[in-house]
Amino acid sequence: MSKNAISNSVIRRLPRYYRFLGELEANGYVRISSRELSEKMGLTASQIRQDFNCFGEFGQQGYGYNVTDLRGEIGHILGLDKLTPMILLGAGNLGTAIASHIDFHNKGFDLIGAFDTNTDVIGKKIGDISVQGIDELEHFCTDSKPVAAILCVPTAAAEKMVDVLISYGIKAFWNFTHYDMRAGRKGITVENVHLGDSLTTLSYGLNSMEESETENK
Amino acid sequence: MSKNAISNSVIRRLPRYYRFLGELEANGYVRISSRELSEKMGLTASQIRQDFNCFGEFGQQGYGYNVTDLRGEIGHILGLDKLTPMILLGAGNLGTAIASHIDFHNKGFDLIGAFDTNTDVIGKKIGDISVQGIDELEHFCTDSKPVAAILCVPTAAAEKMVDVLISYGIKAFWNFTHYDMRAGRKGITVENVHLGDSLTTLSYGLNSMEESETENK
DNA sequence: AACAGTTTGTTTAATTCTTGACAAAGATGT
DNA sequence: ACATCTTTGTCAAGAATTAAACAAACTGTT
Repeated sequence: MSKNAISNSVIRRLPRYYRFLGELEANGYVRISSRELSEKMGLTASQIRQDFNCFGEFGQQGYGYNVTDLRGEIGHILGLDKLTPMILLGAGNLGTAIASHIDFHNKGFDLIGAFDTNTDVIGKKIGDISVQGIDELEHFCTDSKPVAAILCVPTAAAEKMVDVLISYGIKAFWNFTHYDMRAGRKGITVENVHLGDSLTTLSYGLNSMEESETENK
Repeated sequence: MSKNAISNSVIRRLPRYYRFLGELEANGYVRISSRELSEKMGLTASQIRQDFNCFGEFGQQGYGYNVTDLRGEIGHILGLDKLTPMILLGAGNLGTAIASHIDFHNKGFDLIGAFDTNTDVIGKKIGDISVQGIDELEHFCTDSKPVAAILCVPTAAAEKMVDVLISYGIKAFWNFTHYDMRAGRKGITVENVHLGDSLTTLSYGLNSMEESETENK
């Protein structure tokens, strides 16, 4: 690799940097120092400088960082300056909500199709795409070559589907099922959402707080 | 505190342990060793033993861990053996989908109310609760004392709402807005979901893979 | 009941991540 | 043009996390 591999911890912070820089830009900020950004984001200035430095020297001493330039650089690193074609598998409650709620174009994706087995939802419109039957999936993939997929199907269905999808050319999975998907294969990338785990973590937070309050009384 | 504080890294793994143990139990496993669990979960056995040991000695040498007991212990640590009353703020696409998709009772919560400002959705049924107008919120909180809230309202509304909700007795926030909420105040716990950041991370994964493939060719 | 085989809990070592420190570079004001 | 102030990039120290190693405890079998 041309650069030292970027650590996972840094990568997980990048989308948040990008988001904050977008807000700063929208609020008319032209420049920002690591110290000022650190205060807004609740990080140390040192960490911010070190994070940015993984990818090159974006700042200027005595001045700070140009907000628009820096945002552009991070956007580029995140692959947000292209649109990867994406499909939705499972157009139930959750799938539909995700598809209509997310601003795909600003996250580097273009939602071009949606599929389901349930005849009740086939034909339904989500934004400007309409839900197709699962038997049209192969033909659609051959034609339109989607590279990413959102998994909003039942867990068991997801497990069975993954291999097929990979054979159709899907390389990136945004997985909302309970199936704990691991990238495993080379050239495949996975982002597990696990909303249930997130809510469970909230339960822990609430619970541990209460305990420590009782103890501290 | 009675125990050394549990590190964040451990806490973030607990829900996943709980989930895997549930699957093992459902598949008839009575006992499991750290080695076997490590293979299933893609962790090291050492890490698993160390994680479990933060909370006490749950295993038995030469035998391993009793699946049901261990799951129960972790469930207790996570606060899953009680039901915290919870409300939904914002019953649009996403809010409705979350509310109907999540198995609240198995995550330690009980969804008892839903609120929105939009007259189009007021009165709509989500499972067995019906959406109420936001002006009924205060009265409802006084009466029913919810402790947790799901934020599925627009970002700007969320920022304004938080203080009010805290004054109504809400202590835990499951936040789906773009507002980057920090617990800040004592006795308040927050879980930010940030679906957008998750999708952005997927974009990075896809992008960085492609680059390294090109370089390695 | 004795022995071989497992597996935990725990200690120690290695690695990774975060923070603090500071020289060098440039900005700003006089 | 000069001096002062700011702020980066980077290095090194410190903290936290993960992995390896191993004695002690228990299982299961003969």
